[in-house]
Amino acid sequence: MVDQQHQKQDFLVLTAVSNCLKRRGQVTTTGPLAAYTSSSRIETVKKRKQLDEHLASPAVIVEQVPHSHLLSYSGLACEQTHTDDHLLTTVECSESGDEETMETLVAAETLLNMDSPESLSLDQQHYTQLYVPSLGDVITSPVTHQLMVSVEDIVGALGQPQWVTLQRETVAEQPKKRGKKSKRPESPTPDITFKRGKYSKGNTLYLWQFLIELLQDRQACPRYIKWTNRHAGIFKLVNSKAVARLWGKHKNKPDMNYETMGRALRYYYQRGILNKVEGQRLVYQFASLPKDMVFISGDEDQEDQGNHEDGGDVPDDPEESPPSSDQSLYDLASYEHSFPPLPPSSRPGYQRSRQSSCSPATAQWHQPGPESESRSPAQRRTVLRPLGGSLIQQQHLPIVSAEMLRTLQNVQSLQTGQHGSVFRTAQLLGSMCERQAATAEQTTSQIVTLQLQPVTCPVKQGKLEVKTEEAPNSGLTRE
DNA sequence: CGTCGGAAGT
DNA sequence: TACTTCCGAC
Repeated sequence: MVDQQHQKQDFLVLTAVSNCLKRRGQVTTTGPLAAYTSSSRIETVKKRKQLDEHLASPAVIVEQVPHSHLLSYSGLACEQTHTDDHLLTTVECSESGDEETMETLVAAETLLNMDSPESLSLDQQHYTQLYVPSLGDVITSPVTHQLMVSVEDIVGALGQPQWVTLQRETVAEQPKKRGKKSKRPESPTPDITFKRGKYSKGNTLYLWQFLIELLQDRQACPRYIKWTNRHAGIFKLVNSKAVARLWGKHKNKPDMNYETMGRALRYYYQRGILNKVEGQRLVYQFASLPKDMVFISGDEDQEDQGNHEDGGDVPDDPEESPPSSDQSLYDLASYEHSFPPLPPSSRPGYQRSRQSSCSPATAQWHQPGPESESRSPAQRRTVLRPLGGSLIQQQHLPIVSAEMLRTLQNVQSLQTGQHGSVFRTAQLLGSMCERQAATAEQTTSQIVTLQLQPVTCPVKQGKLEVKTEEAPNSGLTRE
């Protein structure tokens, strides 16, 4: 399905959007770019490779402009960043008529409109398919096609994804490994395609990704799930019930409960994705995490590992108590869509080798430990920063969004051969991002214009206009 | 109530 | 494939 053919046309770009940058409260992390890129690897053992592939990529909307040219990203939509607004409204469909386009739009709309508590963006069911523009990004031209691209390439190009392997917490090293797994995932479709049909399916995050997202979401993080020792990748399901509920929502399994979700979690032990922190209830440890994970400030308890629970620390959620249907999640409501997905089916082409090692354990997180890399890090892609919407409402930083970058990069990756300029552009944007991030605050409004050089086929020539402006924080209120 | 895996189902 | 469901056991 990929429309490579189209590539030839004038090209265009897409827009994307995101807020990644927006959130400031978070800490760590490099720039937006990094964040995204990073999403790529995890050291997990065993199957990492598969995961890699899985990384699905977020879909990007590529538009073709009739006259080629550029796209401008304007900040306009910003104002409405509100929750539901239809930022997307700005997008017009041309007659391209692709269903996909429509779907995308619909999905986007849906996403944007979700306001209900549940809308938790984690449900990114859609996210894979589209980007919702957030503050400052706007899609200017008619959307013609959508593509799903994997970020991997990009990552590779930029080179950065990094996953940190963590050390197993404490004890137990059961070697369970089974090594059986040598199989490869089939890689069905090359990534560019996108599933049509329903947009809502197919893009789910894996449970581990979902948890990572939750851990980066202020709405969920300390409340339902929190780091107990982020450096070690240890987290606690503070409100297991709520987390399970969210997961169920995400998977569209209304009957999901911790028992069930827990089984899935346990399967992760074998796969080397998670370890159980023994002795502490509801506490698990990621074998590895993306290096640029964003940690929400405030979460993280103390570290200590072994013991005590919190006495009063974390109150169990109030929200949960009430039987009211599914309300509890409302808080999480808006995640954005930004995460990178790993859709099960779409994956890039290559496959990895497989190692079956299971031992997850050995690694270290961030620290450059001496032997840290002894094992091959797996590369998986994950997701990163979810936040968006609600969380960030206020500070929007840059406008060059990571998505934009990604998109560009993706575009580049699509075409083999000629991507030079695009790539360059991407790099440029990357720098911009960094810069913006750095200055984010101060920047009031500025517009950057980039010119894409004509790339051979795909990209013809485009001009990007990026406008950065401080978003009006006006309406975003969330809480 | 949480945790653990096997087994079967999706 | 990645869980989801169910389950007996601790």
